[in-house]
Amino acid sequence: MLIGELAERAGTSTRALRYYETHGLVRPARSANGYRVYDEAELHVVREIRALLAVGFGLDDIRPFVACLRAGNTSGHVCPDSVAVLRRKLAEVDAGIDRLHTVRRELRDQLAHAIAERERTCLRLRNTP
Amino acid sequence: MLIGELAERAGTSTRALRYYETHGLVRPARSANGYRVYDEAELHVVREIRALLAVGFGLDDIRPFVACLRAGNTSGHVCPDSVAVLRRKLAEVDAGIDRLHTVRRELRDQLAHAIAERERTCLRLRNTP
DNA sequence: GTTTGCCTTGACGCCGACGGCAAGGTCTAG
DNA sequence: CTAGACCTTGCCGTCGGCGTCAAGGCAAAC
Repeated sequence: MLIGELAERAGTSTRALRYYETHGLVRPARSANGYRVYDEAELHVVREIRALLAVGFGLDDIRPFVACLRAGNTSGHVCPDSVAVLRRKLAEVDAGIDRLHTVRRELRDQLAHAIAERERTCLRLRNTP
Repeated sequence: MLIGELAERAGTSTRALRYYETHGLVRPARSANGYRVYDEAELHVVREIRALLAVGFGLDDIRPFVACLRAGNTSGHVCPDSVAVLRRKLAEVDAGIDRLHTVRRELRDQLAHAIAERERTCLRLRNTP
């Protein structure tokens, strides 16, 4: 399988695949003419990468998952390093949710206050001769 | 008040203040020697900018608030444009919270599944003669 | 006079995951 | 033979809010 086919089957671009390669996540063989050649296993690897990226992982976070897959596991999640990353990310997401809730409260208050202020101003204008 | 003093009083850097200026958010006068000169009102403006940035606004989102302050209002939130931005941001934050909750569920499931899988493997290893 | 400490503009660096383009090699079909 | 559809490496651009020099001007203290 050449890079174009892999890109299409994995739902990404050739540019992205080369990028993953420069970051050590994908390791294609090379044919005689220098073309990158991928086997079916790489398809799973790339899909794993894409899925984790979509969830908000960075490439560095993803590396353990790829290593886990390469080690022969059906899932890239079952290795200790992967689990550690999952835990960390879960904590980060929790922190993010908390932060957004705080921001949300703040925005709600500011909005309510602003609207109340506007109505006060309107009343004043109406009551002014 | 020169730029250094304003930066310190507003809790930011001179670089940031010049940056805000290039983006039309702050408009200092100039003294004879070319130095930027700010009045007290600009301190409130810069504090408003900082507060909104901290909440996750972009400079473009902040512009209406600054205009509102300049229009003579005590708060930068009370003008229609500001309120519109507040509403939009609130919606964005809600969307962000939903997204993070989805991600959180996904991570929890993956983590639980991975740990269960590991324990199954351990049991198999123990039961294998 | 000179040191110190402000100030000025200008321009590059950063982070991350690529997009896009250039210049060229390779393979296949007509 | 040639067109066109692949592939290669390499390098700049993107987005945002600045940080960090660099090179120089202005002002007050010693």
